[in-house]
Amino acid sequence: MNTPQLTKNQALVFDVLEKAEGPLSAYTILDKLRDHGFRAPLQVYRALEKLLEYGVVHRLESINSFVVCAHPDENCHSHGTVAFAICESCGQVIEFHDHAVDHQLMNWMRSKKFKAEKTTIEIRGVCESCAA
Amino acid sequence: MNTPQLTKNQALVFDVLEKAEGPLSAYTILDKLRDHGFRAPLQVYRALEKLLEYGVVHRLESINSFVVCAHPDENCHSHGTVAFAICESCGQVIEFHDHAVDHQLMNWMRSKKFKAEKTTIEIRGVCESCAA
DNA sequence: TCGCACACGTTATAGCATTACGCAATTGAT
DNA sequence: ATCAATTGCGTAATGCTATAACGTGTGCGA
Repeated sequence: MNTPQLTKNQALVFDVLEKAEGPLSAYTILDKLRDHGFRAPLQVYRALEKLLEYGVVHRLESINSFVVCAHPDENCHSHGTVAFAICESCGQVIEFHDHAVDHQLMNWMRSKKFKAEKTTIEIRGVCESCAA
Repeated sequence: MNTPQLTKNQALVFDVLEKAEGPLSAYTILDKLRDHGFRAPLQVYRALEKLLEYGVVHRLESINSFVVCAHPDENCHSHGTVAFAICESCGQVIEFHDHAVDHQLMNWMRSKKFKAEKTTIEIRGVCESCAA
């Protein structure tokens, strides 16, 4: 999926996420954009929907939040499954791709004839600097 | 974690989940238990909290639902990470444990010195019978 | 210029989860 | 036996997350 020119709202939402230290909820994004004329959740959700589609933003299912893709240039959709380590202390997210994990899950799916649409891998815990 | 005797509410919630074909949301459980005197979401959430703690129920983060553990007898907490394949067509959930995936994720965490508290692996897609 | 696709704005509503308060039952140490 | 601590329970209120349903404006190809 190529990333087309972002619309005004999409760009605003993307900017907020990009400048954030960590993942943000849709409503947090909304609050940060009130000064820019945002008034309703749907404005955020619609932008997020597209940004997710373009692969420039990821959704963290386990914390109902959104984060920019860690790969500014390339297309994340072509990297296989994305995995996240989420620090419950500082909120930082580490995005990573593990081909071996992908491969293993693929094997399982092949053996069960299960067709994956979307795979979620999220590790919640404590990052190195917070553990110290 | 040993599973102590369930309280009345815990047993009711567990029974509902056990008899269900697939995962249920907390509010669906609530509706199914109104005849048994349940009136408020908290009654369900409190029971679920304990059932999750005992490891006899799992939470599916990506669909905000709950499902009984596929291993009636043994303690699921000792199997390493639990993974789920969720069919978006029929709603059925396949629970599985893949040691190689676990191992691989463990390696990643060791390399990053990340301490995991809870790991979520959920594959949403279409199961074999629904794909036919 | 008509029709279509798309982004946008607004209101309302649906769905998921927790906070706060108080009471009752249980346990367990003294 | 008694008191204190813990745990479960009931209720009301609230907050957070997400979508439905409506209408408007704009750009663009047939």
